This record gives sequence, C-alpha cells and structure tokens, in this order.
Amino acid sequence: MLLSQEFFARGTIIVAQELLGKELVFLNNWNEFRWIINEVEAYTWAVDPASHAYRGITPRTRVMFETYGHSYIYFIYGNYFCLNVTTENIWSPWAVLIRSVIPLKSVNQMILNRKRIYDQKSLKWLTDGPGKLCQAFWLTLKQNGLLLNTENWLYIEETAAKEIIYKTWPRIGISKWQEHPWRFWYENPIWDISF
DNA sequence: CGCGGGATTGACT
DNA sequence: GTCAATCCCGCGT
Repeated sequence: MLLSQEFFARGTIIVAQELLGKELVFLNNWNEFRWIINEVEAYTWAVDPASHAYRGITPRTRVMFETYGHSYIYFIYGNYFCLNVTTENIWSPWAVLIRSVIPLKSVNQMILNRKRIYDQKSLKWLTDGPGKLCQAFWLTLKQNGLLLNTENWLYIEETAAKEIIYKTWPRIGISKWQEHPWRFWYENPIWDISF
C-alpha cells in the first residue's frame, strides 16, 4: 500500500525511523525496481549546518523548501547522486536521506547499472550506500522534485514488516553537527529473502 | 581487512 | 576558487 503524503507531513525524526523496513519502488519503461529501506539519516533546518537547507533557499535546495513527500536528489563528488524524501511541511526544509537499501526486484538490472561484479554472497554490497543505490536504480536529477506516487513511478510502500528494531548513530560524511544521532538503521534486515 | 588518497563536477562564496 | 550528505582501488599489515 502506497505511503500517503501525510506520512511525510510529520516530524522528520519519526519519519526517518518509520521509513526503515518500507519498500522503495521505482519504475521505468523496462524495469520495476524494488528495495527494502534499511538505513536513513535525518536532516533538519535552521540549526543544522550539515543540511543543504541551512544556508537558505537556492536552486538546488528549492524542493526541500517548497514540498513535503517529494524526492530531493542532488549531485555530489563529481560522480554520484543521493536520494532524499522531503518532510514536515511547505517552507519547512527538512528531509531524510536514504543511505542503504536491500535489493528485492530487478536485481540483475541493478547489477548491470552498477557495472561491477556481484555474486549471491556479495549482493549485500550492491546498494549499501547513497551513491550506490542511485546508480543501481538509475536515479538522476531527472527524478528530482517528484511527488512520491504511482503516477511518477517513484514511491514508497507499506510492508508486512513490524516491530522494526533500529539503532542510531551520528551521521556519516559530514564535518559539522556530528554529535546528533540522526542516522538510523534497521537492526535485523532479512538477508535471506529470495532474490 | 583496515586505512589513505584520488577522481570528478556542480553549487555556492 | 573551494568544498562536498561518496566510492573504489591499492597498499601495508
């Protein structure tokens, strides 16, 4: 079942925690990609210098200011894209970064997109990073600013998973505001799902 | 297996 | 001109 826009219209920390175990879906003309979200980070505003929104509205950060329940995708380090979902409300530029997912469907196409060798045992390395998962999904700036619904071919679904146990840790790859434990990961992801 | 450094380009100062 | 919410490879242990 599709997560409604109202799911994202809540506190960013709780949205981040509850995204764990949900199913991320992306469709294109050839493939239906599906993953289980197993690691996220929350980015807040005004007091959080690690957030892109900290310095105010720019062409890049516009989506975070103007939407909630939409995708925010940015380009980084000259090579990679990272996927976020916007939260809270309009003019509340908070977001959750999707850091890692577990591949569920169209895995062979993901491997082709990543252009690296994976066998059954190394599949857990296929999409365990924010840049890697966008590469596996073939997500680029074309998918920036989309409302997360079936019409836009990018959305998140409820799953049967319950009692998600998560752990927290300071966020990764940032130089400021590191002390906040706003990175959350799914403690017991099911790795023996059938690919 | 852990660490160090290079690649590479858009966004912002 | 500088920096960056990353990834990968190679080297040393």
